Parts: sequence; C-alpha cells; structure tokens
Amino acid sequence: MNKKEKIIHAAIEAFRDKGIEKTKISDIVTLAGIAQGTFYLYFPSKLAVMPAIAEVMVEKTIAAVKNHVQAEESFITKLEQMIDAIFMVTRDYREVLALIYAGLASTEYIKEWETIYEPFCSWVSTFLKQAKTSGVIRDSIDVGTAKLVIGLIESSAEQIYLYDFKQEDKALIQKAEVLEFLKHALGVQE
Amino acid sequence: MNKKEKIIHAAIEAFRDKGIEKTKISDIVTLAGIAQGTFYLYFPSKLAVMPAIAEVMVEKTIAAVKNHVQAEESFITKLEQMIDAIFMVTRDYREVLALIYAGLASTEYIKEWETIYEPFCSWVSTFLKQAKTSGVIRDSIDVGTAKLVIGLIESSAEQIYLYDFKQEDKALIQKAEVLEFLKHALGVQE
Amino acid sequence: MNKKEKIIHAAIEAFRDKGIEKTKISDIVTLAGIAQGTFYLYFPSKLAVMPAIAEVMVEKTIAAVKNHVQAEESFITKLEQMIDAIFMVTRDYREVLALIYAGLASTEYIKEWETIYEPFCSWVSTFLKQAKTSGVIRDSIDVGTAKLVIGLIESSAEQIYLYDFKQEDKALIQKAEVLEFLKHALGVQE
Amino acid sequence: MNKKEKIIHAAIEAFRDKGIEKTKISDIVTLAGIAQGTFYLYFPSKLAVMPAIAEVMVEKTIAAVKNHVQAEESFITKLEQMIDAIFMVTRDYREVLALIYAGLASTEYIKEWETIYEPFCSWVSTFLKQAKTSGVIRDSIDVGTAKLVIGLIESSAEQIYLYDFKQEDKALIQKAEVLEFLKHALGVQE
DNA sequence: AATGAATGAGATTTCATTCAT
DNA sequence: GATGAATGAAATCTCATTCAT
Repeated sequence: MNKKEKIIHAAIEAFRDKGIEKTKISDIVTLAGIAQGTFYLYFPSKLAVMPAIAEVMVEKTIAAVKNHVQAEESFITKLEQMIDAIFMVTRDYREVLALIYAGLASTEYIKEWETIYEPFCSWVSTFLKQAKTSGVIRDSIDVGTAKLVIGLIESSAEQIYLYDFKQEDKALIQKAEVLEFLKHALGVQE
Repeated sequence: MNKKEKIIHAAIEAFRDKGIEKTKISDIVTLAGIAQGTFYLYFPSKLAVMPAIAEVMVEKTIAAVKNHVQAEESFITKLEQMIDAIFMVTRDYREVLALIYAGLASTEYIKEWETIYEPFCSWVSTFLKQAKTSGVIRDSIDVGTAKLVIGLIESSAEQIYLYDFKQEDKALIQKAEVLEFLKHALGVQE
Repeated sequence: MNKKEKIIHAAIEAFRDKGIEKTKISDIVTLAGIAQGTFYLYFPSKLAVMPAIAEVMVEKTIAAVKNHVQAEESFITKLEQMIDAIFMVTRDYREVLALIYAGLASTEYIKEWETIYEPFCSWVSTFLKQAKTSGVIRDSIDVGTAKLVIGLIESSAEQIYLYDFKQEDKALIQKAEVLEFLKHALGVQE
Repeated sequence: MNKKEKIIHAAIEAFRDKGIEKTKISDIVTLAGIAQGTFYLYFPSKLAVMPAIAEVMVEKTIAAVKNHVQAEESFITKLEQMIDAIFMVTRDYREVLALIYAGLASTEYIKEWETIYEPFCSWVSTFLKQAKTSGVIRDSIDVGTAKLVIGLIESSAEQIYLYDFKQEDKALIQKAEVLEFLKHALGVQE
C-alpha cells in the first residue's frame, strides 16, 4: 500500500475513533506509520482527505452490496439482501458516513460527491431496470428512483445506528419496515 | 432577542458560512454582537450549541409544513405540500441540516436528537394515521412509516440541494418522483 | 510601556543579537515578557514589526544628532558633530540598520519608509538652509542635498562598521575624510 | 551554464522576487531546474550563496561602468557616465543589492565583502588618481575618497529606486544633484 | 554526480478559556 | 451579568536536510 492509501485508511480509522474535530494530523500520521511532514506531500489539510475517504466508503458499500446480493435469488430477496448490506455498512461506519456527509458539505469538495457516488447509483439503477424488464416491479419506475431507494434505505439505517449501534433488535424491525415500504413503492409482484 | 438566542442564531449563521470545523467561538460572538467571555455564560463549548440549533431547525421545519399543508385539501395534495415544505427548508438550510446531523453525531448530545425530532415525527404520524383511518392509504401502515417518509423526503431533497441549490428545475422533477414513489409506498387510493 | 512598545523593543534587541533569520517569535515574546499569542494581537508576523522598528531607529538617530550638535558651535563643528552622531548610531545598531534596509526592501512595507525617514531629512534640510542663509555654504545648495549628505555619511559609516565594529581607529580616519569631502561638496567658507 | 551558476542565478531571481527570508531552497532549485539534493553538492546553505551573488553583482556593476564611461570624454562627462551606470544597475537590481548588504551583514560571510568589492573600488580609485594627476580635481583627494564617491552615488540611487523604480523623472534630478555635489566635493576644474 | 521522496525538529499560529475590571 | 485583552497549551505547518536509488 502506498503512502497516500495509508493516509486515507489511517484517517478513516482515526475519524471513526474520535470524530473529525478531535482527530489531529498527528493521530493520522501515527496510525499511518509515516512522518508528520509526509502527510502534507499528499494532502493540504485534514479536510482534504474527505473526498478520498468518501470514495473508499462508496467502494465499501458497493462491495458489501455486491457481496450480499445473490444473483439466483428472487427480486424481493435480493432487495432484502441489499437492505441488509447497506444497514451493515451504516452500522460499521456510521461515524465516518456522517462525517463524510458533513465534511463534504462544509467544504469546496462537495461537487465531487456526485461523481464519487455515481457507481453505486448506477448499480442500483441497473438492478431496478432488470426487475422492470422482467415485469417484477411496476413499469413507471425510472432512472431517478434508484437514488430515492438508496436515500430511503440509508436514511432509515442512519435513524437506527446514529443513536446507538447496539440496537440490533430495532434494526430488524426497521429493515422489515423498509422492505415492506419498498415493496409497495416499487409495486413488487410476488 | 436575548443573548442566548443571539448566540444560537449567530452560530447557525456561522456554521452555514464556514462549517462547524472552521467556525471559531470568536466568529459566533462577533456575529452575535457580544463579548468573547459572554459566550461562556450560556454555553460551555461550540458543540453545546448544537442541540439548541437542532431545536430551532425542527421548529422551522414543523412551522413550514404546518404553514404549507392546507387541511381542506385531499391527502395527495397535502402530501405534495408537505414535500414542498421540506424541500424548501432543506434548500434554505442545507448546510445547517447536514451539520446538525454530523455535529450531533460526533458528540454526546446525540441522545437529545430523538427528543428534539419527536414533535415532527409525531405530526407526520398523526397525518398518516388520519389518512389510514379514512381509508385513503393502505391499512398496513404503522408508526415507523412516518420516519421512513420523513427520511425519504429529506434525503431526496438533500440529494438535490447539497450539490447546487440553484437547481430548481431538477428539484421539480425530484419532487414529482418522490410524490409518485410515496403514492405507491403508501398505497394511496385516488 | 504598553505591550506593542514592548514587542518593538524586544524585537530590536533580538534582531541585534541574532539577526532576523535566526530570531524566533518566541525569542521576541520572551524578551518582551508576554505570552506567545499576545504577539499576534499586535503584529501578524515577524516582518510586520519592521516599519515600527524603522521608526524607532530614525527617532534614535534624530535624538542622537540633536543631542550631539551644539547650537552655539560653528557650522563646521556642527557638521563634525552630526557625523559623529550618525557614526555612533550606526556602530551601535549596525545590524538593525542593515536589517531594516533589507527587511523593508523585501516587503510591502517599503512605501512607509519615506514617511518614516522624513523627520530626519527635514531636520538636516533646515540645518543646511540656515547655513546657506548665513552664507557659510555655497548658494547652490538645495532641498535634495540634505538627502545626499545623509546618504553619504550613513554609507561611509556602514563601510566601517559593517565589517567589524571594533575598528574605531579606521572610523576616525573615515570621519575625517567625510568631513573633508563634505566641506568641499558644500563649499564651506571657513 | 553549469549547475553552480544555475543556482547562483536562480537564487538572485528568487531573492529579488520574494526576499531572502521568504525564499526557500526549493524555490531556488525549482528555478534552477535541478533536484533538491543537488543544491547541497554546491552550497551548504541558502546564505552561503550570498558571496557568489555579491561577486556577480559587483561584476555587473564594473561591467556597466566600464561600458558606459568613454575614455575620450572629459572627466566631468565620465563622472556623469559613471553615475548613470550605477543608477542603472541599482534600478535593475535594487532588491538584490539591498539583500546582499543585509544578507552578508547577518552572516559570517561578511569578511569576504571587502575582497569582493575591491575590484570596483580599485577601478574608481584609479579613475580619480588619473584625474588628480591631470590636475582636473583637487590635490587633497586620497585613496579613501573612492569609497565615499561610490557610497554617495549608490545611496542616492537607492533613495530613488528603493521606493518606486518607475520614477525616472526623479532619477534625472537626483543624478544632476549628485553630479553637482561631486563636482564641488572633488573640486573639479572645468 | 544527480535525484527527490521522506523526514521530523522546530517554527508559526490558533483559539478556547480565563479573569481582572 | 458583561467585557475583551491576555494567555499558553496544543495544534498546524514548514522546510532544510538526508539518503537510498
């Protein structure tokens, strides 16, 4: 792993542990096992690492979803698996996700967000399109729906895990609700 | 306006302008027109202002929704009006909303969030319950659905306004999509 | 003495001791007996103290000259006394003078220099004008001559003291030469 | 041009642009088009380049003077030509000249200055000696006078160009004054 | 001889917090 | 209660210097 990647991963770890505010550059470089000055060869400031972190997080999300969703299953099962995957990532990286969100929002890096998120939207979009073609979901589904579905699942996961990530019982109920909600929203034919 | 309120509103303005991270106590007191030391008579730290800000924002949201949603209209129209109201608040305070989210997330104040948000969830919950009673929406709707609806609308609004708050044309399309999505999700009988 | 003056005098002392390059803000604040942060309440950087130092140095020069030149003496003696005074200040503050010169030259503060130096030029100008009126020096002397005289004396003093400030014997010769040179240049009638 | 010369010229350029204080080794090597480490093969530090720069500047001055002063002209014309030449060099390199002065002054390299400057003093000295022999200037002129003449002309040129190097009109007046001043100082017989 | 990424000591700078007024 | 100059601990950031290639 090169130094830049080391910094990004160390920053993720540090931010998860103590939050952006309390993370010092020195925490990051210590975790990365590099010298203080080396940080500045790759990033001009702590916040400048954010877009790179966001990218990694989206990659993690896509990987989790791809990993969980099994091609041979029914649409409804795959939907459930996707929900599971997103809840899992949200649980494991809730601080980082919240921080990316605010970290990007408060900087000039925000424009990069759409680009970074695109691969995930694209994947979900294709997933829905296939279901539409198969007649499993309503025909009026269109491109923008993918983003709504992602937003819905992520925000519901955040509602659970933001408060206390030990609430797996509540998570189960919430996941069931989201699934039910989505079934209707997408007009799933069982 | 008393000094405490001045501080809260100055903090909102400062956080909107430069983000939590870059806002100094001195920025807040300058905007509030009070002395540096006076801040500490009301709040122990910068982040301690967050719950108060959150409260103000939830109040603003409830006010906007109540103001837009007209009792005499059909459910579908009222849903549309609610979407409009939430999009409007998100557009006007997108940074603050993101910051509350992350600002609370990164502190011990997070537990207060559920309490603060409760009045809004409650309002939407009642709104849905009435529709359910009237048979306008599907019967399987339950308490948790209110939060999903709120999360869906807010996240879709953020998707638009986080990037560029001038995109009113895109916002129109997104609002229509959310409405359509919700119609199905809630099983609206027209 | 207020804090700003303390900083200026501490900076002069520090610059004399170790030169600009090697003087740290911490050296200045230690000498001034104030806190590190207090420095920044008065000056944005080390170099920003320069114009204030220059002002003090010009004041010192004027004071030295006024102090040495005795009204009742002949013009030639007064000229000699002025040369003595300038040589003395140059000897005692050679590093500071050199540093002001370069310090101002390398910054945006240079425009202030003419203003700062004005009082001294003015004094010498009056001194020469009186001599001209009394017919002690040639009639073709004009306003600009004052600056030439100052430049001549200062540069000759610097030639001596810049190299090694222990060379008082060489200084004596140099002073005699300057006086002789000036006698002719000004067309002194003895 | 070999690497050492590249460094010297790059240093001159960098010092002119940003002053000694703010010039980093990295600025110099970038301008010189060489690697960071290469610098240290030729000079142990930033200030160690100073004597070499001084040498180059004195060479430039001598070259300018020799180039301008025409052997066949009268002494007074040659004096005028010398003033012109020195003003020109001062105008073009005012920052560097100031910096050499302070740069050398603040280091152990100062002792080299007299050696470096010697060729120029020597030239002016010879120039005056010839005039003395020809009886064009007063007989009491001696060796030290050369330095006074140089100092006078240089300081008067700096007075003009240090403030604003566009003031060619003021420079004309100043040059005329210096010439007049020197005529008397040297006791020129026309 | 030449390179330039990496270093880390040490500088600058910040800013939450205090406290005498 | 209100003030704001002063503080100084603790952060950020710089950059001369090294050294493996």
